[in-house]
Order: sequence, then C-alpha cells, then structure tokens
Amino acid sequence: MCLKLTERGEDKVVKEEMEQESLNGTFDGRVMTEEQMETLRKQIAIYAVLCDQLVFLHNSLSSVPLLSSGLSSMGGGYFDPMVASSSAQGMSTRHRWTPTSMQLQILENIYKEGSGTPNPRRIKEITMELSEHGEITEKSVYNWFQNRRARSKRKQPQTTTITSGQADDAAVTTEERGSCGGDSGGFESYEHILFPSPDLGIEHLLNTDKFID
Amino acid sequence: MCLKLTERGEDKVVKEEMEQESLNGTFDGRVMTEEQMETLRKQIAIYAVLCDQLVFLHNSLSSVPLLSSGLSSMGGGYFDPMVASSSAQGMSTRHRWTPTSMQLQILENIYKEGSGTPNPRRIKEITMELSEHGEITEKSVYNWFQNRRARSKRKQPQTTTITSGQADDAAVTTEERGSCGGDSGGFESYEHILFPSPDLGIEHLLNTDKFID
DNA sequence: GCGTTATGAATGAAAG
DNA sequence: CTTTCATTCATAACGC
Repeated sequence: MCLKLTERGEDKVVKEEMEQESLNGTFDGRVMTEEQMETLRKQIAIYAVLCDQLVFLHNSLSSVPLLSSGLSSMGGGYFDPMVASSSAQGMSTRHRWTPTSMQLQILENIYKEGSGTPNPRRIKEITMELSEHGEITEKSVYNWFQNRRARSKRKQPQTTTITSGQADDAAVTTEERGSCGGDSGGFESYEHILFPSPDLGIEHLLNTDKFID
Repeated sequence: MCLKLTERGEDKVVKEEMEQESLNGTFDGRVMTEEQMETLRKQIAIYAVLCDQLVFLHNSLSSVPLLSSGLSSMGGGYFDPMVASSSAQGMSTRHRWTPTSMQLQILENIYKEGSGTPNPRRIKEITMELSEHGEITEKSVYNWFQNRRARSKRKQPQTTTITSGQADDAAVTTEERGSCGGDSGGFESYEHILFPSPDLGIEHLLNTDKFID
C-alpha cells in the first residue's frame, strides 16, 4: 500500500477556513503554504534517495546483500510501465528516458560541481556511471545537461520579490515518491524527529523483497 | 505543529514567519486534514527510520563504519519544512494558476490573431496586460501558449473512424500509475526553495566515490 | 464525496 | 546555445 502524497480524498477543509483558522485557531486541519508542501515532498524524496544510496552503499561494501539492490526500483521506481507489464507483447520501446532518482542525483551532483562541462569525453564517462543505475544513453545525458542549463537560466522572471539569494541554479532536485510499508513496530526514539507518529516499523522491509505491500 | 525534522544544526526555523504568512491571508496555502498530515508524518518517519536502520545495518556488517549511527543527526541536511521562504508575497502562485475568464479571453484572442509564436518579448507584454485582470506570471503565459498549440494540434488527427477502443484517451493515463511508481514532475520548480543542504547526496560524507565505480 | 475531465506545469528530446 | 515540440504528471473544475 502506498500512500501518495497527493491524496485528494480527505479534502474536507477549505481555504476560507484557513484564514479563519489563523484567527481563531480552531479547526481540525493544518495549513501549509505551497512552499511548505513542496518542502515536505522534497524531504520525503530526499529520504527516498538517501535510502537508495544507503542500500547501494551497503551492497557495495558488504558481501551480504540483504537488500535488493535498489529501493528505487520499487519505491519510485522507474521502470517503464508499459515495458514492465508488457505481457509478451512487443514492449513498445521507451520513447522517453526517465532518470532514476539515483541517476538524477548523480547528474545533479555533477552539474553542481561545475565540472560538468558537456565535454564529449566526460559525457561518456558519466553515461558509464549512470548506466549502473538504469538505462541511459549518451544522448540523454547530453540532453539533460543542455536542458538543465537552459532552464536554470530562464528562471528569474517568476517573482520579482525574493527574500534574498538562494541556492542558485544548483538546486537540489529529487523525485521519486516514497513508499510506505507502514505497519507494526515502533521506534519511539525517532518520534522526536517528526511528530508523535504512529507505527513505523521497517524490519520486515529489510528482509523482504516487497518493500511495498 | 512545526514540522521539524531535525533539531540540531540548521535551526533557522522561523515560525513567526509562518504565522505571519497565514495572517496575511495570501491564500497561497493548502489545507491538510489530520489524516493527510498523518500520512506525511508516517512517510517521513518511515524514511528516517529506514535510513537509520540501513546505516546501522551497514555498520554492523562492514568494518568501515562510515556513518555516525544516525542519519537523523547528520540529517541536518533535512531542513525545516517551515523554513521555506514564506515571506508574504515572495512567490504567490506556486501552483496551478487558473486563468480568469477575462484573461482567458484575451489569451484566446491573441492566440487567434495568429501571432504565432509569442516571443519572450511578446510574452512579457501579454503578461503585463493580463496581470490587470488577475495574478499571472510569464511562465504561465508561456505555458498557456505551449499547451494551447500542442492541444489544438492533437485535436486535428482525431480520425472519426474510431472503431471502438479509443475512448481511453486521457482517463487511462491517470489510472496507470496506480501505486508508487508514480514519479513526479518538477524539479526545476523547486529551485526557488531555500534548501539548506543543496546536495542531498551522502557520498561526499562517506567518500563513496570509489564504491560507485 | 467520489470519479472524470480539462488543463496548468514539468521535462526529455529535437529543431533552429 | 536557444527555442520549440511532444509527452506526461498533477490538479482545479465539474458531474454524478
């Protein structure tokens, strides 16, 4: 079962109430700005990536890969929906590459380093590395850098008022959606991290292939 | 209700700002029900624990304890959700802008005029005008034209010879991504978010470059 | 209140 | 490199 961040079902609160809330402070919902929402999403996404990396790291160092190679493969996996479920049909070739969270992270890193000059040589290298985490082509890598730069550039005229300098073009980007195995167990020690959260066991997650149930 | 993920380090929380924001009634907010909040909490908490578990696992199996026992502590990288620059006016419409009838009419008009491809210059102009009738950004205008064209185009080749199975034009798409495979779009859109730890990787912490091949 | 539909937004790829 | 196209994702609006 996966909990999507964008759950629309329970929208029983309305904007009007929001304002009211700030004044009265009484109603059952919480109010968040879009930014906050995004931030939260991002936070989760980061964890997703982090987990993925940890798993990867673990598998690299340990000879006892208890975990399936990547959470991403399940978590926010990027498998071509069509291809994956292609039941003996001519799995239509993927027309559009979609970076794995891992790939994206690597790319983003390289980009940030500035060393990411679309040097043909470098491209090949990067492609090499990325291929470890999913299908990829040099062309895609090239495109990615092209787009990345082009878009980060045309990004000012959004709002004239900004608090101050920000992360510039080297922004963190991650995607992938969390998954949740939510269920038994309890790690009280972590409750302080967030909120008096409910059950959040994961042991089983580490022993099973099925991360999501 | 502060959604702090980590206490230490990046403590630049500015709760005040948040409240202020809600008072300003920028209605740029979102409302979440307790259930939704709960979901988020769970998700994040689970990831937090998962990461920690992974680290622990790693340290147990490997003789190279690269990480301090908890990501939560290093997770300093996990900024405070509430921090996002929520100054009253910064970025007003983060999400889905909806054109007012007036704006739409104007846009439709311009589009019809065959101005063809609105160059950046023109876009700015149009944006100017539209802003008279409601909030709008250049980006939105740009998007609008992009979509307008793309869609009017896709309408053409709609062969009337539709035999049968064709109705599933748009509906299916939504269902396809049933569970988590989801993914999400925007990354660049997040660039404006203040992000304490730009690089969400951990390899630099672990110096895992060597492992990643 | 839940499922669709229409459409704003993001983004890989390609053209210019 | 810059601009445009095509595809896809996410959600406001709408119908039941």
